[in-house]
Amino acid sequence: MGESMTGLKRSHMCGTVTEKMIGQTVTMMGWVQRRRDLGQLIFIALRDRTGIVQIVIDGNTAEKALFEKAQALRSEFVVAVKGEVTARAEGNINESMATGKIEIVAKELRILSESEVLPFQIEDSVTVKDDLRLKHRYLDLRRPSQLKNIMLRHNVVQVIHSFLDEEGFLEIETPILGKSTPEGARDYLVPSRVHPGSFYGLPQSPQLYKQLLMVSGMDRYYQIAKCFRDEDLRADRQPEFTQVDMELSFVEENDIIDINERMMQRVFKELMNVEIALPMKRMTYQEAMERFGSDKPDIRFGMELKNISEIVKDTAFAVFENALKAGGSVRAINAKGCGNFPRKQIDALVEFVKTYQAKGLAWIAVNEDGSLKSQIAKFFTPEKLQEIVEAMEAKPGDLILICADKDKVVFDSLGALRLELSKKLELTKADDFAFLWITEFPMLEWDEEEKRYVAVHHPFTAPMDEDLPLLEKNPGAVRAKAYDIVLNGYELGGGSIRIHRKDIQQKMFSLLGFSLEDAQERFGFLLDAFQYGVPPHGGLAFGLDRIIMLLSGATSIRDVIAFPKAKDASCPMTDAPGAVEQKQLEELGIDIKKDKGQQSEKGE
RNA sequence: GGCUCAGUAGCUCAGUUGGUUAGAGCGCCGGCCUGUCACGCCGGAGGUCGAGGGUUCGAGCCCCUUCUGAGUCGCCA
Repeated sequence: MGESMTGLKRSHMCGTVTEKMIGQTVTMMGWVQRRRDLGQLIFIALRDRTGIVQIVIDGNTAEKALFEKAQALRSEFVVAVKGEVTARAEGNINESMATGKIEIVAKELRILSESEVLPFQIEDSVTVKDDLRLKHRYLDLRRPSQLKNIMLRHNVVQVIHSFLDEEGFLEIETPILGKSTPEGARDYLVPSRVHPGSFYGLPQSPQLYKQLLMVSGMDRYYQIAKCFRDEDLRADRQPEFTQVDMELSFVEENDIIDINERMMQRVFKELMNVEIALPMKRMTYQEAMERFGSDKPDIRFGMELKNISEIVKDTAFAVFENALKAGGSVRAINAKGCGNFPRKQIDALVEFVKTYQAKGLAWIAVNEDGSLKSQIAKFFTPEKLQEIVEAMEAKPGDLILICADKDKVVFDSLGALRLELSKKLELTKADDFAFLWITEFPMLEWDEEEKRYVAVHHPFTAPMDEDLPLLEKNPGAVRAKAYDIVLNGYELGGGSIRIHRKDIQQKMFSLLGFSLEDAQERFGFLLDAFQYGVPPHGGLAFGLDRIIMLLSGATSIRDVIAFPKAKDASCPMTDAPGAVEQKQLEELGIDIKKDKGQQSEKGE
C-alpha cells in the first residue's frame, strides 16, 4: 500500500505558499487534515508542520484517475500533490486561514501512505484523556497546540544557546552515568555489568561536574542538561526533565542574577514580544514567607498574609492561645469580595487547609451593612473583632480567613489558600508575567525524622559572609548565598554561590552530620579537586520545561515534552519500564527469580 | 501511602426520584451534491454503562470490594 514518491520533490511546505506564487507549479507533501467532497468538486486540506493549504480537484477538468484517487482520500492519509498555485475568486477567500487567498489545483496526486481511523481526532477543539494521548503521543503531537509547544521549545533553546555563547559560555556535556549521591532526591540507579553489585546513579543535576569544570578553569559553563529524579510526579514534575544548567567563576550573586535576568529578557522579547523590565523584583525568603506564605509567591495579585498574633494574644480563644504558646503565630488573609460565600463554600476552604496540616480556619465575614458574621465571634469582644477587621483592612463584602498554628503550617495553609482563591476568583491572567528573585534562603533546615540539619539547597552552598559567626552558635539562623527565580508562582530555577574554602566546607559537612570519612566517601573527588586551586564560583539551573510551560500557557510540563511519562512514571506508549530477559539480569548479577522464591517461601 | 475528582459508543460528554428498547455532538460507513473551508442533506453501523459482588420485582443510578486515570499532600539536597 502506498505509492512511491520517486520523481517528485517537495518544493514548498504547506503553510509557506503565498499569493506571490500564483501561477507557479508546486509540489507539496503532507497529511490530509480533512476532505470536503461536494460531489464533482473535492477540497483537500493538506497539513504539515508549517500549516494547512487547500487543494482542489475538479471533476470536470481533472483526469478520471486523479479524481477517483481524491475520492478515496481519508483523514491522515499522507499524500504528495503537484499542482498550480491559483488565486481564489473573491467570494471564496478564507480570511481565517494563512493561505486562505490561494489554493492548489491538483495536476498529480499520489497516496504515499494510508491511515487507519485514528483513536482521536487531530484537533485542538477535541479534548482527549491524558492516558490515551500518551499512548499515541505521535498523533497527539500532530495537534496544532502540541506542535506549537515543541516548536516554541526549539526556539527558546536556540535563543539561550546564542545568548550564552555571546556571554562567553562554553557548552560542555557531563556524564549521565555517574556516582549515586544519596543526599536529596532519590537516584535512578543503573547496574554495572563489569562491576556486579555496583551501580551508577543518573544525575539529579550536573552539580558536582560543573563545579569541577570551574576548578578546570573553564570559567563559564552551560548545558541543556537532562536530569533524573526518582520521586513522585506532578503536573510540573517529571522523572526526567531538562535544566538550563550554568556555572561561572569569579562571580558574586549579582553577576549571576544579572546574566539570567538578561537571558530571560531576551527569551521573552524574541519569542513573546514581551518586554521584561530589569532589574527584576527581589524579595528575601523571610519577606516572601511573611507576605505570601510561600518561597515561590505569585505576585500577580495581593491578598497578602498579615500577622495578627499581637492583636489576639491576650484573648481567651484557646485555639489561638495554644498556637501562640507553642511558639506559633496567628495570621490571616483578606479574601476581598468573598463575604457572601455561603457556609458550604467556606467549609470547603476549611477542609482545603487541612491538607496542609492546619487544624482549621477561623473566619470573619463583613456584611454589606458593616456588621460581622463569624463562627468565633463569641470568643471575642466586639471591639477585638473590629480591631482584627481594621488590621486586615476589610471592607463590607470581604471575608477574613485566619489560621493559627506553627509558622510552617500557617504559611503553607494560607499560602495555598491564597492561590486556591485566586484560581476560584480568576485573579490572574496566564499572559501576565511577574518575575521575582527570592534571596537569603536559610542554609539549613532541622530534619525532625533524621534528627539532624539538612541543606535547604545543597551542601556546597556558601553561607552569607555576615552570618559566618552563626555557624557555631545558631546554624539554623544562617542564611545562604542562594537565590531562586520565580515566575507566576512557579520556581523556575535556583542557584547559589558555592563554598570554595575548605574550612567552611568541612564545617558544613560536620553540621550536616557527615564525618570526614562520610564526606570523603560521597564527595571525595570534589574535595580532592578543591585542594588544587579553586576559583570562587557559583551558578544556577533553570527548569526548561517549566519555562516553556509558562510561555505556552500550558498547565502541565507534559504538554511541552515530546515524550513525557504518565503520573506513575511509566510510558503508556512504549510500556517502559518493563521486565527484561533473565539473561540480561544474570549478566548484571541481579537475580530477581531467587528473590521472588524467597518471598514465596516466606508467604508459605 | 493519604485525600479529592473522574471512568457510559472510536473521541468528548448527558443520563432526572431506581422503572419500557441507554442518548447527543464529533468521528466512522453508504448515498446525494461544483465553491467548500467545523461544507450541507439523507440513511446506517457502533454499548460487558471500568470489573466483581450485594440490595431490589427491577440498578448506568443505591451499598461493599476492586482496578484504572488525573489533581494534590507526603516526597522533590
